[in-house]
Amino acid sequence: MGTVERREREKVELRKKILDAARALFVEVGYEAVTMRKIAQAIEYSPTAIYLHFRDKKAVMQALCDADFLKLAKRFRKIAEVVDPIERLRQAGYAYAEFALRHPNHYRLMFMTPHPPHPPEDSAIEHGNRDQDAYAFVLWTVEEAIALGRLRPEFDDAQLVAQIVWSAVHGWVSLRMTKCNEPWVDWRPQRKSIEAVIQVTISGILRTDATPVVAWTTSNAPVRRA
Amino acid sequence: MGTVERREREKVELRKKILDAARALFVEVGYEAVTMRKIAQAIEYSPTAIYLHFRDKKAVMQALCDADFLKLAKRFRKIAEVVDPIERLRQAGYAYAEFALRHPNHYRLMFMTPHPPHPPEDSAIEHGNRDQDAYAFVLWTVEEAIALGRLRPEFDDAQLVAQIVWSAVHGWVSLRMTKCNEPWVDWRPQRKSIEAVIQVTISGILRTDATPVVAWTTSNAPVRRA
DNA sequence: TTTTACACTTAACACTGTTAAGTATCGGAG
DNA sequence: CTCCGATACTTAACAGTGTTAAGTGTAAAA
Repeated sequence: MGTVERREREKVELRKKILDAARALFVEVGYEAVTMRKIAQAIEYSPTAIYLHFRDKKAVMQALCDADFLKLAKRFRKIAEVVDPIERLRQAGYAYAEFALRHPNHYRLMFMTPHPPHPPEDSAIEHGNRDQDAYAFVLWTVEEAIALGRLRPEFDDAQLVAQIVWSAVHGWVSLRMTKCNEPWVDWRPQRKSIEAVIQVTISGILRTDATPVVAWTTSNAPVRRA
Repeated sequence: MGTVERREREKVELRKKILDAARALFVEVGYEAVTMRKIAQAIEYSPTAIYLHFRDKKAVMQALCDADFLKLAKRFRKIAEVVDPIERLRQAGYAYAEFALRHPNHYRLMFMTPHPPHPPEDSAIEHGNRDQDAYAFVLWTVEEAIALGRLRPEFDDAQLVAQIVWSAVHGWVSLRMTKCNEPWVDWRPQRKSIEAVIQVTISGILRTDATPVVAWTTSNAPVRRA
């Protein structure tokens, strides 16, 4: 009889219900302000019911993060097709920043709160895999840029360069997120601002005698692999 | 009789005692993990005693932040004497990063956690004053660099450039702080790393035909005002 | 019909920041 | 010396948190 299958189906259904309710709450009020009791109330179960599906509060958030980060990864796979590593870097920067601003709570949890000796097996994201891990993607792209002689000769350390690029975009994103309502900083429009950040960083590492960076965004260069 | 003076003296003494104990705890285990009860236990008073000296837990941290940020401000005043705005920018970047890593909990509270419609009169830091507000300092320096024609012509918006520079250094600092123990990113030595970040950012905004950036750090240029 | 497995709830624990109400101390006034 | 009132502090509690041990009801299996 399919009773065990039905049970299983009901179980994943409730799990999904929890995740949906939790996502709505997290997005609305942020991680700290969401309580297990509120999630429970939203799905009309007791708070303890959640613990039958998730180890703890962090695990609920982790599950949401993973799901959304896989969407980012999907976009990265598209960007991976861009032939020119510099243009690829630029596009990855945009995608990353856009994702972060669309999912500020996830981003905050993953990149702005220090994790204790965090067991990595909890996360579905496979580090080092450039299709899933943003840092690995940048690292790979930088390595290619170095191999192609596109960077200034003093930047021969891919790890270092990747960290610089990541720092710039992450810095912009996180400042934007935490200090967006401060009256004493006159923020420029998002689009223009992140463009400038990426522009500055790329021209800071690029060989000065190379083709101007901007040119690669237009049609004078092969953009995607055949 | 000096009894009222003695009372007053005892009051500031206890206030100091609270701050000292709180600082030690905050530094050791971070803001979240410190409880009012633990601070109270450290000074051998009841938890409520703290509330006679500080409005709430945040106010205790705020007082510590202010005190330490004034030290950073002092260093900024020295750096303000550097004549060349580009070199000034570089030195401010180092000072900022060094400060952040020395006071990670303060930095986290001030630049990595979003403040609700925070009443600014609580803070002793005067925004817009370049001797106290790091952003104002950067803004002023960038304005001077623009006025002197040191930046690429497309970077004529001081706010935008200041935000770029701040993003880069803040990004480096905050990534370093939150992701320093991650096994999947091979961090380079701090000194070398922050140097590279500043180097890239500055050469990304600098006129390409200008004097090489590095030259200004050495003795071929007047460094301090007379 | 009884047993057993399972999903779920109730009630509680050990915390948190914060506060209302009570107490002890001590200088000054009568 | 006695009483008053201000001041500094403590006790006990509130309302909330994440989390868990123990109890309940249901439905399939024996």
